[in-house]
Amino acid sequence: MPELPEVETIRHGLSSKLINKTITGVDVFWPPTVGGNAKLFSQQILNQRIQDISRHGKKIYWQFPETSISFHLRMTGQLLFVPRLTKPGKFTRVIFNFKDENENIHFDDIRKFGRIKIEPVKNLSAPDAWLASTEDIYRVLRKKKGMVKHTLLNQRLIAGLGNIYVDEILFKTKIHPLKNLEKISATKIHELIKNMKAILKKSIQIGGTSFRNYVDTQGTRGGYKNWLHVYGKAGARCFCGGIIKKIVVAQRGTHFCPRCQKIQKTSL
DNA sequence: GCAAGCCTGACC
DNA sequence: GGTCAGGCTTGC
Repeated sequence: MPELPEVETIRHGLSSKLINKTITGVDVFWPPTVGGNAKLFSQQILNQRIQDISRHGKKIYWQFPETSISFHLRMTGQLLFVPRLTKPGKFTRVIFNFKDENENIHFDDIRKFGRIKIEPVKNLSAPDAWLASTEDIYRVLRKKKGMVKHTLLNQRLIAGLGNIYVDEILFKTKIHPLKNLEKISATKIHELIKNMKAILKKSIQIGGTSFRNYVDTQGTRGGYKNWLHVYGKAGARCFCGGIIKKIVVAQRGTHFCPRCQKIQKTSL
């Protein structure tokens, strides 16, 4: 499940080869991926030169002189460099060809949730969890009420975090996922943001988390799975001796240590 | 504000 | 063979 560090890893992989390359072919094998109209989509980006490749939250943008497209990988999307004559795989939804480039890009997506669309790069949307300043993120968190996990997952408030990193950030900060933001002190929120930045940094450095089928543009898995403390670890023992528990919060599996992450301060 | 729907592979 | 995984949108 690509979240910010995985998407950033992919963005970096694409940038290293595709800046200033011109799209010479687009093959769509599953039209819903590009909004339903394969011909229209292809026409709009054919012969366009990629000026820049950027990321906001979990989206990647290819910027052309006149327009831009966004990629959202959702659950199982992959952007892969493959040799030019490689045939589409069972899950290949779109193939891009480039001028003076001996590799194509395959957009593979097992579950067909991923989307590619013509849209401008958004500047006014939520602060990106990695690129935004601590102050900007603090401002968002301070004025929200309700469950902290719910807020951290809301892409319209803070962009880029998903289920894995939210669970890890809350564990590191020792905050219960159901805790109401109103009841978290300013100091603690700052600590949360510090941990958010540190966890994202570490994960970006080692290529993200491959929990199920995430791979980068070269098909390589990320190393952060070895650094997870609670995600996917229900029943395992925490450093403190407690047992990692799994509950459902905001319709998502939520992992935490009941001993480290308490809702209320206790004197016990 | 919660549930369903989109999807299919992995797992029990 | 049934259930689960979940980012995001849509609908009740």
